Amino acid sequence: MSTIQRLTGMQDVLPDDQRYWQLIVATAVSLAEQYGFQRMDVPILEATNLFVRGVGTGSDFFVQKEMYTLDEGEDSSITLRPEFTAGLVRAYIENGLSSWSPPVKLYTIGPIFRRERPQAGRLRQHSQFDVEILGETDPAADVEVMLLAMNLYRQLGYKELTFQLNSTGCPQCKPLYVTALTDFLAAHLDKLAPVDKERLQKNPLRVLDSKERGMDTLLASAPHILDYLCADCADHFAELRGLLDSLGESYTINFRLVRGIDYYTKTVFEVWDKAIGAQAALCGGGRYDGLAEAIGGPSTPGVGVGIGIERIVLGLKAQEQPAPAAPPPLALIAHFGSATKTAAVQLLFRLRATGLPAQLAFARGRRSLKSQMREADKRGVQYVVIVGESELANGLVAVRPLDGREQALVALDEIVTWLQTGY
RNA sequence: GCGGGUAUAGUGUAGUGGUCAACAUGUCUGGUUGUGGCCCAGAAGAUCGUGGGUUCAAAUCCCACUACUCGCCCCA
Repeated sequence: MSTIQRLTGMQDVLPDDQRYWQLIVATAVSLAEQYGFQRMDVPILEATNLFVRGVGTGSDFFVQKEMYTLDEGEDSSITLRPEFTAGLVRAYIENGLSSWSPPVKLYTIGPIFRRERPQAGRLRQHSQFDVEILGETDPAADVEVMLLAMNLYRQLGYKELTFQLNSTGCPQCKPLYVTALTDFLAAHLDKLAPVDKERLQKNPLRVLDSKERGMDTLLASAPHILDYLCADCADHFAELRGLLDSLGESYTINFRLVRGIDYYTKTVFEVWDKAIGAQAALCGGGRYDGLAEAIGGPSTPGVGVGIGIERIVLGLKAQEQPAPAAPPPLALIAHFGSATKTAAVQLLFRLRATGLPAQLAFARGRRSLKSQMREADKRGVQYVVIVGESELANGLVAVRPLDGREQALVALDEIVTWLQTGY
């Protein structure tokens, strides 16, 4: 019989890696709370229509059929969330958070599902730390979200990251740019690869993303979106840049930065780490002032970022940053099988009740003390509490420190304070 | 969806036609009667991914499948 194994693109996070995860999540949560964000969790499953209307059928999630969608009869199609923002905005509307005094600052952490071909840094299930500010158009809100991401990376020890910034305009000005870009590309149709010709038809902005040969030189002379922004978008972008400059934050204006989700307006950005392989994007985000309306709610501006946790783990490993070690248990209780087991187990829970991290050396039958001592060494404990028959008869246990100090006989009544103080 | 690579004990590897498949590490047990780390000794653990083919003989050659992995596309 063949053994059942992990599904393609799925990952088990083993105890060693959990150390990284705990560090990342703890850092992210404390930063978010410090910045005034509140946690809100939303379901992993949502109505498919949420993503149809929110993320848009022009997105790769739909075009490349990347979503895990389950059809449950005629009226019911449900989808494993491929991103966080749509669900959070849905919950914001549904629970009436739009009546809260804006801005509403939310964060969440959880799994995201996309049916792609897995490779280094790309999984079909990955986790994101996601941050959103709803109800606010101020570019300072954009800055908050960006710096939360950047400062998270900094606190985790990252030094060299590239911060890519662009504006994608709004429904007023974006179409003008799309027309200009289309005209430009149409004039150079002979230089376009088949893939890009197809993109030109479906979603001209996508051509900017092209990695086809020769496109770099051609696109260098293509029209820039920043020249086509309407007054509002241009002001917003200028103010955003001014704020970033005033904070001494460096960033690269990348007019070819296009995001795969339809809802973005104005600000778009990504942070890249070249050390983790081909999948360099550590996080991506932007402004989505039309999303709430698109999914049937009141017009609500918003800005947010999705931060990939697995890629941070990859980055920390690439930088050879060791994961913080788990604190070892203070004491291991050794005993000699059934004769002393009851006393050993009672002692175990008495120690735990006082908050001491104690472990029991399991022993069916009479397990040698040597092997229990070896176990203690492997677990890295400071003390071995030896529950022996003769001592027990006198209400005593032996406590052996593993750092070379001498072994002591301690009364059962005093063992807690002994372990707490070390004598 | 399209390409490349890989598949041998828990883990990491060696082994390119020929006795009971090797090494490291990990695990377990011992090294005098109830005391760790180092060291020493021993043990357990692999139908060599699956199925087929070639051959007297296959982990080794061929084919298919599957899985994993890396890359393209795109993204976190």
